[in-house]
Amino acid sequence: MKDTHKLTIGILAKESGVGVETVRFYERKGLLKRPLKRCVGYRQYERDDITRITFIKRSQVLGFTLREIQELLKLNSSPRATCSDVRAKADLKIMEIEEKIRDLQNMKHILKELAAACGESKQAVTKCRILNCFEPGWKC
Amino acid sequence: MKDTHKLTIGILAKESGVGVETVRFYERKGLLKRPLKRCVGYRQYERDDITRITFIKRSQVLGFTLREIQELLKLNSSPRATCSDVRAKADLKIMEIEEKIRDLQNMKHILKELAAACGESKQAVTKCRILNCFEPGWKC
DNA sequence: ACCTTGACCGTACTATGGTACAGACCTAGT
DNA sequence: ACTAGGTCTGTACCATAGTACGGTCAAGGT
Repeated sequence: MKDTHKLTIGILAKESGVGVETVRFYERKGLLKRPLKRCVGYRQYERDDITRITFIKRSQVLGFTLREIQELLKLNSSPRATCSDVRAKADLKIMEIEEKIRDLQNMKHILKELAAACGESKQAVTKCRILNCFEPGWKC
Repeated sequence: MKDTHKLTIGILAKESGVGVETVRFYERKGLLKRPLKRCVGYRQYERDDITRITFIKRSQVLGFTLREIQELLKLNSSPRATCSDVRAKADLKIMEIEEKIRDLQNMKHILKELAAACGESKQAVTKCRILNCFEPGWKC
């Protein structure tokens, strides 16, 4: 901690809102580089690694697996050799994301309808049609 | 199968794109009602159950757990007694969904930038800023 | 009559994403 | 110098979401 801009694993974990063990787990899974400075003995991190962990957690909430997140992170440090490959992967992810957004928007509109029906009257709630929100041809 | 508008578990599974075991698993978890007609011995389903399973699978892709999906499904058959409760739950889910949509849109814009940079030139790809897409204050 | 197919149940196994020790070692503050 | 607390490695355990398997039974076709 002499070097104040370096973070120990404990600080990193706390600042990122995960456990120390989780940081090591991500390291084992290859999601975080292994920053063991031999001369120190402890892992040393940068503030950038907080961003990385935050990215992982938020992406998980969006339904991406750790494997998929690893793919996304690899786009970040793309060697120029695989440019068209990177582009293809990005395009694929974009389509996936657009589908998720569409699905979420459908779901949201159904729930808004339900909430509105619920709020207006104290009568029986109109049957919620959430089940239908992914039906082909259904429109909000 | 004499009653053609009823589905056996095998048909339901195939039409929904899941395994027979998965259907029984969802039943055990309370996501699907238990439709065992004693006089038949077999589980009998309606086409509606296909919709239900489809809903479960799509929702999972959107990052909801089975427990959360169960909550969403409960909104569907809401007894009028708990109307304001239903409304509160719906409102909460709507906020969650809106956050997911925002995050996905950020991610998408970053990826589009990357794809564009990649496509225009055969030169080195500009470093992808995907990591920053959840940074506070970052705007697309 | 036989045999394939699909359903039943229960248990066990798998993969993913962590979490929790145990036992040793390091290091900063008093 | 001492000691509390943080870190190390490794292994074991946990919950979630299935998947597979073994053994049985019943209906339908040839």
